[in-house]
Amino acid sequence: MGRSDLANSSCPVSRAIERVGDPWVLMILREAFVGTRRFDDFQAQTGASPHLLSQRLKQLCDDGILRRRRYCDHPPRFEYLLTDKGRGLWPVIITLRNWGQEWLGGSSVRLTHKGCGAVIDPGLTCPDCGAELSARDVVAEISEDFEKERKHRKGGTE
Amino acid sequence: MGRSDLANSSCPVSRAIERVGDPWVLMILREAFVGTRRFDDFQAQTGASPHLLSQRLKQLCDDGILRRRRYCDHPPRFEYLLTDKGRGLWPVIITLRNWGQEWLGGSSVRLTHKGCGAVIDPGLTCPDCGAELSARDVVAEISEDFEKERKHRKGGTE
DNA sequence: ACGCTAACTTCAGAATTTGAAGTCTGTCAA
DNA sequence: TTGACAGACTTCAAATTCTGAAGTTAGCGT
Repeated sequence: MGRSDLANSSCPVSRAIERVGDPWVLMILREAFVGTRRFDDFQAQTGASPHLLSQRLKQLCDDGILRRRRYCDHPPRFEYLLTDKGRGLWPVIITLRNWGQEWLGGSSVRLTHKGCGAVIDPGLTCPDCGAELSARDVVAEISEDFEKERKHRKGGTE
Repeated sequence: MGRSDLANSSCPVSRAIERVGDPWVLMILREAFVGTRRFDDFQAQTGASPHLLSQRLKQLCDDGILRRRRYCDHPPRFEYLLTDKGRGLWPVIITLRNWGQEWLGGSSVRLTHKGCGAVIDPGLTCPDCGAELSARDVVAEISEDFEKERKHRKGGTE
């Protein structure tokens, strides 16, 4: 396959991974959800070198996940804000948190639901019947295109 | 910070990213959830070079996310299976799927809940009141350690 | 004019990845 | 018993990417 083809894969997971499946991107997103907006703050909190950081921020803006906004004209100053598309990645960060907390120990991040005030540990649930979901409770049926892509690779000439 | 320190960060998200925040690891996990077990199949479906794949599989086994099992003595044959810890990453893959499907278009993966038979698109919900959750509905309160780690970096000498 | 902040860019050396080829163990068919 | 084949890797050189330090640009404040 080759990593650069992931973006055009028939699998939505692959397509997502191509955009955000990178440790630096994920760290940047974590920061963004905590309210970080400025270049130097991203740098300090993620530990990315400025070179790397500017590449990733550019890429995230190109992908429509962040938006670069000039918040001061003189001197020129910029900030990076999550778009709706970017905000849509919140569940990914939260599920990473859940897993990190459950399986890796160490200190934690406490989540409180504004709506009801409860301290929560949100998991995936069935929107139809409300049951908590895990890998074993769900059957995934992949698209025809994706099926073809996979078969092709089994004995393929690629 | 430096990427290799992420594993010891006070942030559960960082700790998780250190283990699974890599495109190849995520692709391998996607495959594992679809039932792939053998080296060559992982290779064909993820497109990773054998070198890279063997590194990542080793790392995933070391981290207790996969388990290498000999399924045939003569000739020696091995398979890679998800552990409980690995299965715990299912929500991460699913939330990536959700986002990929919602924001990147292309073909899809249909999920059916075995319990109630419904075709679903599972999201995060509050386990207390059942409401669907998004970034804006939840307040994150980080641990003291994590708070310290962040302050330290603001003006720090690091 | 000097120091300082924010937001970057540049660069060289180090590390990682890619892609192709090769290895090892053993099975099976002729 | 030779040859073809499968599974699970390893090796290697060339290309790419990352790290860490240093430098740049624009403009404010004193």
